[in-house]
Amino acid sequence: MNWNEPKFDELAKQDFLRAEIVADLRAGRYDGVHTRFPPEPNGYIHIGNAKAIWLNYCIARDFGGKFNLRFDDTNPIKEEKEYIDSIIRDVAWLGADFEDRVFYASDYFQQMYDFAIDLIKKGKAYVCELTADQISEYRGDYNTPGKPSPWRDRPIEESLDIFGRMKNGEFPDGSRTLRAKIDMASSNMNMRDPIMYRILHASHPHAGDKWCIYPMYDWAHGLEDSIERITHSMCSIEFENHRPLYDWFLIELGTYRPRQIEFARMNLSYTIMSKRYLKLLVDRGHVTGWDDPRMPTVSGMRRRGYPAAAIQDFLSRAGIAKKSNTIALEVLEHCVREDLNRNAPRFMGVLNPLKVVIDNLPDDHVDFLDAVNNPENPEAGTRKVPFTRELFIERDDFMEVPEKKFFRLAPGREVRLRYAYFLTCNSVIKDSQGNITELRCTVDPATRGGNSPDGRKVKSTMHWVSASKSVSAEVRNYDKLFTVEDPMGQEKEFTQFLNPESLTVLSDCKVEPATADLKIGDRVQLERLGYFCVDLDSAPGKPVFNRTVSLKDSYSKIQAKK
RNA sequence: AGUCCCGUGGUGUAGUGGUUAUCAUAUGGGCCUUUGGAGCCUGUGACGGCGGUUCGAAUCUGCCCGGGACUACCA
Repeated sequence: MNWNEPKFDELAKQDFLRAEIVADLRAGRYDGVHTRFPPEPNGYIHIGNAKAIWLNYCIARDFGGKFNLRFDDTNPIKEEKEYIDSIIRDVAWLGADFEDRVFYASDYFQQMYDFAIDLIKKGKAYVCELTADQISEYRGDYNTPGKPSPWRDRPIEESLDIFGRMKNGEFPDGSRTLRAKIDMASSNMNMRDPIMYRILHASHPHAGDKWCIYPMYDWAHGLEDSIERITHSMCSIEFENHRPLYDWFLIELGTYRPRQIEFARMNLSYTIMSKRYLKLLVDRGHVTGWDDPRMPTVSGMRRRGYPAAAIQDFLSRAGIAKKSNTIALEVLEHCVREDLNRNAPRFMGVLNPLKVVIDNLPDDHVDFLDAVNNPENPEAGTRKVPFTRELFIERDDFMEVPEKKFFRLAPGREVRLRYAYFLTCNSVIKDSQGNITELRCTVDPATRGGNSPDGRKVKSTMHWVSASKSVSAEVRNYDKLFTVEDPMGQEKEFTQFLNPESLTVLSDCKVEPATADLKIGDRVQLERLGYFCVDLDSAPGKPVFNRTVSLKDSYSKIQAKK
């Protein structure tokens, strides 16, 4: 590959990561680009992880390189098969193509073990018998240098022997560790004789019961990248201070050395981006699971109805930099709306039905009207929508005493029923409590299809559904998971800011019959309401729709200002 | 408190010595409309501060201020 081609100048301009990579390639430090996403299978991946995935994948793709999915599965206590499966599924769904390259750090445990032996033989690692508390105490703090472990200078043969016996399961958990012998006075805490192995008699979700010593992340991570011949190891900034340690290990071992470059992780407003706390929401039942449509997880967003392409677009717009950032949720929603506006077929559905009786139509009247499936895409064609004497309209679309700027139906007012007729409300029927139960209306037969031959205009077009020829549905309206932009940056605990209105279930909604053909996961627009996705809880004849995102609504904005 | 990293409209970004400082989103106004959607036009809005170098600084430099990361046998 000729890295001097102009197209690489263009890539270098995209962001500082690509700029560094182009520089490396042109300097001959690497022959190509091979990246990776290294999740720990201790939870489902979220939109913050998705950024790392997308960036690593796109960079590899842009440079004609490869992208690996590799599980950083070095702590069996927190890891589960369910998480492994979900991550593989979610990364693939996102569109980051790892082909057949799914790897496991646990498959490298033997190589790592052998490397550790090398280090002990070189006098660069030793078995330490301090307790966890003692190790912490000996480490010192930011202002105080640490002091050496009494085991630091034990004979190499002794360390070799004990390390082997650690591996053979001769010692209890926590009784011994293998430590690198580096510098207890380093200003970088990571260099104060970091632990390489701990004893853990635990079954591993991928490696089974083969091991009872497990490598620490700092020891394993750089080796994994090295073993896979990763060229550029892009990670978030908290690993900046770990880079000298990874380099130290690789230099001491004399093995292949990838280049690590750090970028800032992404935060999203009105949610949290921590697997640990997302797990807490799941465990405490604040949400229904990792794939709850309110969760910022990839699984949650998929179930919510966010298209992968919209998420990719969002991730690309978020940019790459080193300063801590919180991107507005509105940007994500904008990307989702933009995609769905182009691609989602339209239907009519009524969330809060209000009965309308058309007095100038016979009881058995049925008329099939033509409706456009997607005004943004003529190729989507048209469909027939049944029109009958009794209809449902949206309760919010009627006001007995209309306020200023309310253009919809009111007594004596004429509006258009989408794709149907001009409709005039003549009277309001109420029950004994004074609740409106029904509207008596008439239709102008000359306006069939929605236009008046006399050129008469109406201020509003409303959606509707036939009372007898509609399908009952459940609609789950979702809103922000939290009430504040930064739930973690508050005085009180973050769960105090969970939005009690993040989910509203409407069980008596009516949707037009053409929705019967929809399958789980299908995304549609219910006209004037928003975009919806058919949930997996749907049953035959009883669909469940998740509201993906509402349509932008300038009327509600006017109202909100009051 | 120590080490490291980072400061451009509300938010996220572009910019690498000379531009009316980019784009997106959000937001105000208008047009259009058989979705109060979409689309179109348009307005408001930023270089953290103070010095230095230079004819000229968002860009180089010094100090200050502000923000973030780091003291797990977690990753």
